[in-house]
Amino acid sequence: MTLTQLRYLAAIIDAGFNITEAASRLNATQPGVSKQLKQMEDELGFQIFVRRGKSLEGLSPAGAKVVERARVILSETANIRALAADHRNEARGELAVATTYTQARFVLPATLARLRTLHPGIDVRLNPHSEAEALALLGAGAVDAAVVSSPDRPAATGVVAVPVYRWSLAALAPRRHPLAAASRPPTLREIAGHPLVTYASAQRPDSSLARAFGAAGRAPRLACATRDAEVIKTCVRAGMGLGLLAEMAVAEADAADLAVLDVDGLFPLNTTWVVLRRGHVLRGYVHDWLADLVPHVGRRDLRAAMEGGAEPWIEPPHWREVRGRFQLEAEPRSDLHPARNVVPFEIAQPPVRAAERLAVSCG
Amino acid sequence: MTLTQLRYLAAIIDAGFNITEAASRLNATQPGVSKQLKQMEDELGFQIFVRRGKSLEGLSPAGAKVVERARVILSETANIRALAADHRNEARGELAVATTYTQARFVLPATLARLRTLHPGIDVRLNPHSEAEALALLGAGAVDAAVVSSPDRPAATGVVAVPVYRWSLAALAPRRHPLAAASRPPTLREIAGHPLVTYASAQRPDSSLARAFGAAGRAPRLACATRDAEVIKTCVRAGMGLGLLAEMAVAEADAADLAVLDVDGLFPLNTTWVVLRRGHVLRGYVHDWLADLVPHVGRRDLRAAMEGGAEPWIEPPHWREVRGRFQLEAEPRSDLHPARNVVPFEIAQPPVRAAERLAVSCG
DNA sequence: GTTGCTTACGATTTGCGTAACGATA
DNA sequence: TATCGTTACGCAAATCGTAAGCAAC
Repeated sequence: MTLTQLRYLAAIIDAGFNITEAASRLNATQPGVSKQLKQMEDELGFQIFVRRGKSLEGLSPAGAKVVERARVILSETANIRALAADHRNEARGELAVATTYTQARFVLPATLARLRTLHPGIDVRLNPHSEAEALALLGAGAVDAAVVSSPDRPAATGVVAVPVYRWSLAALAPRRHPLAAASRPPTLREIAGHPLVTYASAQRPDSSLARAFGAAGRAPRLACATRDAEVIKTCVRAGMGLGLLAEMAVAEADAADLAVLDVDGLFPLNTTWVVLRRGHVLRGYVHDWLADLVPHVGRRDLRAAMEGGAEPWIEPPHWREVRGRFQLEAEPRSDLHPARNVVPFEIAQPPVRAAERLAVSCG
Repeated sequence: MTLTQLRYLAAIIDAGFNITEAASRLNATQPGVSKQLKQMEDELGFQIFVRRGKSLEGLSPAGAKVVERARVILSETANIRALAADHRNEARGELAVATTYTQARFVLPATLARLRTLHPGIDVRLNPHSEAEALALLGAGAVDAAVVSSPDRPAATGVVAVPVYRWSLAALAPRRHPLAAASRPPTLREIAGHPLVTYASAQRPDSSLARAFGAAGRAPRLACATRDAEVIKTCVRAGMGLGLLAEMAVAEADAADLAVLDVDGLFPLNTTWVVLRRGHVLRGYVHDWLADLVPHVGRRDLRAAMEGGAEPWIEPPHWREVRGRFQLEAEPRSDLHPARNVVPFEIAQPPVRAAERLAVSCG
């Protein structure tokens, strides 16, 4: 058994059980990969893959167990290499972040730009995905961090989730929209009475928008649903309806021709998390980036959480409904952090709201 | 970086930073090992070892981190090999157990003999050590299991401790000893009034013997202290004093010329644990052995505990002093098993006392 | 016919052992 | 001088690429 064989094994699976594709990704030849696989199977004494004819169909039950271990090994070799690169102050490197469109477009560029100023040798890969895809990429070890938004801590195993900031939806309307002309902020019921333009993910029952309207007993009509905030703005300008989008996506320029309605407190806050793989060694520049992104979490605490065997320990702030308005609880719920597992969330310097943060990030 | 290099690296450390010694253990030549180490250090870009002249003195700080990862990798390769050997029904194998003299001599042979009847191809290595040494060997991955005794769960990280049985001390006296002639069982105070022959470990303040006499406000005189139960018996026969030794070490034949005093309840019970390395894959025959040794723990539960990331979950039975006598609590203490971490100890079929167990084991 | 895995063969590289060398105490 | 690690060299084995073969769709 060699590390090469294990690398090839993982590559074959990641290439969808296609040896030819795996070989090309590995910069190796197809017969070479094939032979190494055969050697490994001979040594182990059973087939790792289920075959149909000569093609690979999937993993055998025993093979799946082997692969599980192999991935740990490969992850640790990557860790050793990262440790080494850091120790010799290697200036070159890569930071791969999987995130959503909104973060990639409106939030992360500023902080990643600062990272590149500090470490010019670092190449940043920033790819937008759905939240689930981003977490899957993180789990597979394809990226160093995932930045996702959800009201609760992302449900994934073997990861550390760190809250970055909280944000809410903002409402954009054409200037001559009835709600824009009103003298007071709109209510949820009033908003639900107009066609809406918002994210496609709002159709999911656990989205903050669905929760808010659900609590108010209203089911609004979505005139247009998309993943792209710019498309939402364009549709609003075209008069398709009232736009509901992440407050981070609203720029000064938008206020020039659109009305920004006051919907503060109407919708539950979301939290944006940076999710890291526990046990995955991050290069020093990644820690520098994180120190910029989540200054409210100490570097030492973060390293401890990454290495520790305990449950993820950074407790999310929780929102709840109080008298028809959604509020953040001032303190983390005590039943969620038994003393042995959880270091209480640092609230001396809490995660800031997106609006405040953006002022810092983009200024 | 290759698996060979990592294996060599670990071997060098295990050989006390002596490349020559490591090479001989690895069945390799010294220049070969030396060269692989050099290659690895060249690839990483820094020295793993601190040198004095040419000799290795110890690990560099960065080297220590590398080794930590390397050990995980080596452990996982061993796991893959174990999985494979099991999957192809490999009949040959080895079971290495580190334990104490008493267990190795009086308790484990019966169950290990049954294992060998079931799996004749298995070689058993059974070496007596101190409790600390046994746990150290387990932690280093040198043995599959450690069998140790202590009133509380062994304090070690990354292990699963399973209670096997509870036992107490027995008292042996020459037939004409004053306490042997008494018509009623002796008290602690009476025992403390005579010279004792017992284990050297009884001198430690946390030993069950020291605790019992401490609670009674007595400090007995040890006429002879040894690790070997047979030596204790011989000293008792020689009239050196009253023998206190593990009840498992008392055989029928001893009752022929020595008096076995009734000391039931005078000394706190010890629990014998089988300690396993979490994440370490055990061959099927080891599970068979464990099923025989700890029939009160389900095979599936054990496998889950070995793989799971949670804290060791098998709660020890606790003893406490009640009205001058030591008793077992009927139930595990509720404050010790928060629901998320601990599967309650199965008391439908509780661990039996040593005396009962021996009847089964040796019969 | 196209896709995809296996086998065969030869060039290159790598690993490993023997032997000589060097440094330390 | 003995111990221990490094360097040098040569043989044997493994690796990898090219090319041919073969099965499935």
